[in-house]
Parts: sequence; C-alpha cells; structure tokens
Amino acid sequence: MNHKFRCACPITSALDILGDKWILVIIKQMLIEDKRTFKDFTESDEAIATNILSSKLKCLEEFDIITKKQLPDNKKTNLYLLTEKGLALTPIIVELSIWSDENVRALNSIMRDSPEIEVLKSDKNAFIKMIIDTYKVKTENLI
Amino acid sequence: MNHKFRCACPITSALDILGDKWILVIIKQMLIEDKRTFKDFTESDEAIATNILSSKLKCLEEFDIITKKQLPDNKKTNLYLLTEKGLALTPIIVELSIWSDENVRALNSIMRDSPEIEVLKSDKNAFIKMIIDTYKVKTENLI
DNA sequence: AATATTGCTTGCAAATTGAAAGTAATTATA
DNA sequence: TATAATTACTTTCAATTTGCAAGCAATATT
Repeated sequence: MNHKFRCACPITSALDILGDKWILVIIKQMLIEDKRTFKDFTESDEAIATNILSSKLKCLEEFDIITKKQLPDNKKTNLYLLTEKGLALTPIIVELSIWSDENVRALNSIMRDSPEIEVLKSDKNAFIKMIIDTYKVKTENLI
Repeated sequence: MNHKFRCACPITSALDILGDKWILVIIKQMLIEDKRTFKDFTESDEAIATNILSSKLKCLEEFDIITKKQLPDNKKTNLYLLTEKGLALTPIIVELSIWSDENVRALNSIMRDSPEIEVLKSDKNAFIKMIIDTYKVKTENLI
C-alpha cells in the first residue's frame, strides 16, 4: 500500500490519512472505550462491518498509528494497541468532543451527555495527559 | 436533507458531519487560504471536482457551518463565509496541523514547511484567537 | 453584440462501502 | 477426545459515493 497525498498542505495531508468515516472512530474506541480486539470493535455502538474494520486496521498499522500484538497465552486473539503516533491524536479527539458538545448536540437527539466536558475545558492539557496516561497504564501489562 | 447519526457518542456524531475527505479541507481553505467563491475552491491545490464541491457546500450550509451571501454589486459571484459554528472548528484544524507536522511530514516528501508551527505550539490559544480574529477582519467588510 | 466567467447540474465510469455469508485456526466444553 | 463455539478474518455482490468531463444558464466584460 502506497498512500497518495493530494498536495503539499500539512492539514490536507493529515486528512488524507484521518479524513474518513471510520479511522478516528476506531482511534476513539481504542483510546477511551477500551476496545483492543477485532471482536471488541465489531461489538461497538457504531457497528462497523468486518470487511471495513479489517481494511482500516490494516491501514492504521501501515501508518504506524496502531500495532498488532498477540497475547503470549493466546494464539487466537490479537490485540490492537495505539502507538505514540496514535496517542498523539488525543488532542484532535478532545477538540472534536468539545465542538460536538457545543455544536452537534442540538442536532442529535440521542447524543449522550458528556459530564466530564467542563473539567476538560477548564484544563485541556491536563485532560489530554490524563487520557494518555490512563491508556498507558491500562495497556502496559497486557503483553 | 436529514442527516443520520450513527449512535449516541458525541465524537462519532462530530465525525458523522466532519469525517470525510473534503469537509475539513474546505473549512481550512476558507479559514486560512482566503477561499470565498466557488471558483476559488475549484482553483485550489486539492482540485476538488465541481459536483463534489457543490454537494459539500450545500451540506455545510445545511449544518450552518457556512453561509452563502451575495455581493450587493455582483449578482453572479456568491460568497461562502464561515459562521461562528464554522470558526469554532479552528482548534481542530490547528491540532491537525500539529499532528501532521510531527507525524505525516516524513511520509509526504512534497509537504510544505510550516514555519509558524513553533509559534503556534508555544501558545495555541493565542494562535487560534489570531486566526479567528484575522478571518473576521478580512470578511466583515465584504457584504 | 460577442465573448468570457461564474456557479452550478448532469451523465457515466470507477472506487468505496456495507451486508451477509463463508472459512480457517484456535479455544472451550461435554 | 469429539464437538461446539469463538475469533479474526476473506469473499461476494449490491448499493452508495466519488470523480471526470461535458453542458448550461445567468451575469459580466470587451
């Protein structure tokens, strides 16, 4: 797979990787919903089809945003984990959640509350660090 | 047009609107490349097709992220301008540019330099405010 | 009055997405 | 140990989206 970039713009180039319906949803599921296995993802609210999931995971792996690992005591279940490059997407996820809370809520009647949003807004950097640290603690003993 | 949201997650709902190849590219072009007219967009480096542009602009208008205005002395040329809801996407654009500078540059050999990136990183909030204020100054006298 | 420009729309081919079913390897259960 | 269930996919095919090219109507320019 050799990805093509549209032009020399850094923002457009980021969107050449992240700009689709599923990539950032998968990152979010890994980062804050503890999704780690193929099955975890298929069971999520977003209900991604297995063929799409398979191709997107492959793509994320090629960009080194995630890595695929095996548990030492289980040859069947693969673990998909965020790399540093993937964890560096946390600020984008955080900004998406703020914008959504303020601008999309009114359009989606079933949108769930974000009780932590005020804490988040009061100190974004601390919140981002907390999410990343929590992820690392949760995953460091898995492999 | 009645948009469908995948689920109750605020982040996924944001991506139901923003998660595609073109939407955030168009926002970026308006916000920092002074693109305002249909022609402006078609002449950009990203070279969007006119039918796609037309449908995306319509979509952005329906979500109240942009507004379409006419110059009083020109009945042909339409101006597309960001609303407050659209300007509130600036932090997302800024985070995309930081992530890209640090993580995509190595993959895209033709990516242009971002000389302002260090200024940006040293005070994100000030940079975001500057972008928004500059946009408002540039556009307030157009209509 | 003739030409060029702007802002689209239409038609069609190519690519992507998605639902459903199938498969192979591994693990759990009777 | 045999059977069933689970996981992680792949395949097939239909539906949707994207993209190129051409066309067109209204307005602006020469």
